[in-house]
Amino acid sequence: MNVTIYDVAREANVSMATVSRVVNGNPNVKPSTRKKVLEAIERLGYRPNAVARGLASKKTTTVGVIIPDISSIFFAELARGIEDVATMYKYNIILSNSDQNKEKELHLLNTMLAKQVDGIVFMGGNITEEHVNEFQKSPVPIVLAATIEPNNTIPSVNIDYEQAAFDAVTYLLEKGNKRIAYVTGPADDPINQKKLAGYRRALETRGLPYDEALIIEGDYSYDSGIEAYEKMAELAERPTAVFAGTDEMALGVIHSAQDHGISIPEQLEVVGFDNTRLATMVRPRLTTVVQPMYDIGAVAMRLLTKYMNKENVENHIVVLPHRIEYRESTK
Amino acid sequence: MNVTIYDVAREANVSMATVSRVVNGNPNVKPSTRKKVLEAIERLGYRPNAVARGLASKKTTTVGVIIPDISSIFFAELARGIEDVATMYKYNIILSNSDQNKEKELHLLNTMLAKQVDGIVFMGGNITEEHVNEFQKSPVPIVLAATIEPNNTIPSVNIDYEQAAFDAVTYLLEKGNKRIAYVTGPADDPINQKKLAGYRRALETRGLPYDEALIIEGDYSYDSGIEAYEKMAELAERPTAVFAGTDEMALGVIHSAQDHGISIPEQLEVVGFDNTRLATMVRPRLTTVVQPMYDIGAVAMRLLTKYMNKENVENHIVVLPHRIEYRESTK
DNA sequence: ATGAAAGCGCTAACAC
DNA sequence: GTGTTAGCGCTTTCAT
Repeated sequence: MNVTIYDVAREANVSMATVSRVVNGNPNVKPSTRKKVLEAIERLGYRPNAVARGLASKKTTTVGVIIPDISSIFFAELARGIEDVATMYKYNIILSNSDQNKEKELHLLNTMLAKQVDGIVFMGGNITEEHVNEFQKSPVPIVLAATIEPNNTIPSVNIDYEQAAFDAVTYLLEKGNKRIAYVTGPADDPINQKKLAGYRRALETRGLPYDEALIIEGDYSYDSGIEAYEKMAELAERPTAVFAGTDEMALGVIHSAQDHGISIPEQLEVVGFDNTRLATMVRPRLTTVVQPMYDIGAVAMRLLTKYMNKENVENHIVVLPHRIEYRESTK
Repeated sequence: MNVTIYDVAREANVSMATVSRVVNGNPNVKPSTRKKVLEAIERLGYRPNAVARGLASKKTTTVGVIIPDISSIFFAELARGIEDVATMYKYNIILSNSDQNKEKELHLLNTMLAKQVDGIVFMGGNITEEHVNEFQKSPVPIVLAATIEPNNTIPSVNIDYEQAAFDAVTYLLEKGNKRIAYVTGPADDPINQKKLAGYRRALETRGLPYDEALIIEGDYSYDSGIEAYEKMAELAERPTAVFAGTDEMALGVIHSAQDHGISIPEQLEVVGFDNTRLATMVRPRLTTVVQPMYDIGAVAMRLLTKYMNKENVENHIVVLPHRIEYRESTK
């Protein structure tokens, strides 16, 4: 049997209530009795049972984190931001992978609510109406991180993907490129749709035609970047530049192009997206759109703490700034 | 107020015990009453409170995971293995970053025990006596993953780092290399000491001298790999091969060498360690020692479930096999 | 400043 | 097969 608050109370000759007060830092305790209690705690090696506390207080100081895949360099960085801020506010994190699978996502949501988390940070791909329904039914606050919900009814933290893509493509356009390929992630992810919209707008702004042959869909992986270049190489009119939806795909494109004897950036300029650590681990180093993953996670968690404290929040939809980091994969 | 087991009992005209039985799949319930209860649950939207359950049953179906840094490509992969197996056995995971900081590690251990986790997977660097003491005091089982405790008193899952390093260096030796640099991670991590021992044994076996100038300490990062090569380049007698303690440092070495006009593998052969996804994201692709990160995590978690179930475990120290993946960074 | 006592929502004997 | 009844270890009024 473990030592309980009751044991401490007896050892210190006070009531459980008093022990509870000193443990919780309640100031209404005479210093001398506080000392007595602290000594008893020390002597007995008492460690408060957070589960009992959670049941009584209806707060667990635990938040749920639903993430597509923690082994992804992108999400891992987000998770770090979330965890750091959680720690800062004395929360722990229950972390689960969803693989962007809707059933898993909804199941995890329920599991976490059953575990009485005080709030949830959700990262996913396609947010359906069913998702939104469940989110709204939740008894605890939920915030989306790097995840878009089209109607903006759920608090979220993102960058402006459309504008970011626009900026990246415009940069390539300014360098004189007329045929720019877009290597995108899965088309069903709203984020990729936004990026595509930005790509199109950039072309339109310059009065250039939109050519579907230049849109190549990958799955975010390095290998799909490799394949993407293979497809480009077969085009009658080859692109002179490519905008990739993620750094990893951009690396695949670069290496595949180099394997074909193409020199970067002379014959092909490449811009990535995210500015993961990969971006500086290639030669030439990758010009890329900076998406502040860590910050998105950190801000999302910070926002969640405000909801959990029932603080007033002015802006439920936060959009963080992005920028382009210029390196040697572009001229 | 949320709906409780008591509400369901009333709604279904049964006792709480019966509701508890159907919720927990106890077979001692007449099918007709089971149905009645299930309907009541459905009607009321009842969701069992895991905290109350945890308090009553003394089991939380939650395990703690203490990890140095989830944003590291290496540990993130381990974490995925842990989480997948945890999910398989219906456990959730409380995940926290320690940054290999002893105080944080010990603090997290206590926090998790306070939260009544059913077990803990610990990943860290230097395991001190104090660590071992705390581990042994723990009321719940603990297993180490990719983490060495010199006396093997705590259950753990690893590969044979000494032998793996030996194999890698021997391979380089067999190719005729006489001067092989070793780019190591921090020397205070026992794992790096094991690798160093393997490096030395390989040299000794061939009767080659051990030259301290060839041991270059990095911090696991790409940049430290870059710097490591800079140092090598200044050596009077330059190495013809390098064995790097991690893939990321190996990439740094390769790129730095290439930036100096050295061609890989003709003028410098490079072997990495871990076989992270980075290994195939360089040109030339990296020959590396395969450390099965995912499996280490998965096996560690599996082992933990056995301890949690009080099953008999024959082997508390598990050593997974390693091998070398041959690619183009070696001749 | 301190204590008494009633829960929090559930499980687990034990009885019937 | 089902119900009764203690707890599990803590927080939180409410008194004093």
